[in-house]
Amino acid sequence: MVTTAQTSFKRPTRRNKPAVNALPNVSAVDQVDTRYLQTLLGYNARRAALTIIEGFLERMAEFGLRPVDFSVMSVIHHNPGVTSRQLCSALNLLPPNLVGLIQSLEARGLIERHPHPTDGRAMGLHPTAQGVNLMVQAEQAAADLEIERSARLTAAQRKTLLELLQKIYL
Amino acid sequence: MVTTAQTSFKRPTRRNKPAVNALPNVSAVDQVDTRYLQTLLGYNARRAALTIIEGFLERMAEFGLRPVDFSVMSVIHHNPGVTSRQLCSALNLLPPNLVGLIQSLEARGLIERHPHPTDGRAMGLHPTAQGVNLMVQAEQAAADLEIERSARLTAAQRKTLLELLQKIYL
DNA sequence: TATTGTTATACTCTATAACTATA
DNA sequence: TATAGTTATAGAGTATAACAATA
Repeated sequence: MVTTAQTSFKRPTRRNKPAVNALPNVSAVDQVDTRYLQTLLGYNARRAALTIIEGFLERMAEFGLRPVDFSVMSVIHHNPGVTSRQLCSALNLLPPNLVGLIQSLEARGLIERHPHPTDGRAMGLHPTAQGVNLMVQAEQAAADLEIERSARLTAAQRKTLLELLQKIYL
Repeated sequence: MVTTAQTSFKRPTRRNKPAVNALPNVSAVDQVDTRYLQTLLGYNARRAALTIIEGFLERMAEFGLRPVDFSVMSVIHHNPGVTSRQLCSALNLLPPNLVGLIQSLEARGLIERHPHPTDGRAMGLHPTAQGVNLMVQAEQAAADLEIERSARLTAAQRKTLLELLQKIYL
């Protein structure tokens, strides 16, 4: 017989597949080469975003704000009276996923919903004094985190990075 | 009492809070201002990543590869014999979430699992000829997509963007 | 004792269809 | 008829704990 001592795992018949990859079954990898993936914008943008958000989660825990909460509160903070629909468009969220979030922020006393002045279907979202106070602190913390996170970038590089990223999604 | 006629919605007692935001209940927003969020790396990186991945999903559907499948197959393609543990470290994945993915790729005949030459606990992951063929096509499609997606960037800008993103997460 | 791969499972996030009230 | 907000729900993605086999 051709085959020799085998484990319970299927071992490829090395002699019958000499073509492309010689010895595919015994090679090992000491250091993983990810250089190809590093040439792709999507891979790098995703890895960078997840790294930044990881730190953001920790820092914003004291304010009880996830990234999406922070984004929504920030837009309401800077756009009092904005509607849910406008929030969805601006932040690329889906309406059903915003409902519970808004209810939660309202229950925490961070925002209030008032009838829209001209559209009876819509509700204007307004930050409360407590919400404004929270966001002033949270946005300061976010600014501090930005500086830490981009410690390996110069101010000019950081500005360039923001501009280039916006060219991608705006 | 201080409070006056109220609707069923809690209306702020305007007379008692003349301080910061006058008339918070009747203002409307015509255009949403997201300039503050646009100063944050995390926000921009996440928005850019999601935009790129959206196009990636469509383009890779013909190969049956989600982004994570593509990443895993690409690393196996360029690192035959890599282990699951190495994949997790390189791509920041969790072992339990890789199991089903690997099984799926193996069931599709794109990879084969062979005993590791030196570590009896580990399994070396190798691309099959079919897997190599698929990834040659998929990586070409990804390269094409890169060019389209970065149409608004010069080649130098694209290179700069990759380098700056890697400074964030590497 | 530590690590690889695995199972089970829970939790979060995201997406779709359908309904109401109003424009 | 179209839109804003909502409900219910399904699906995908991500997380932790615990186990067997091996280092």
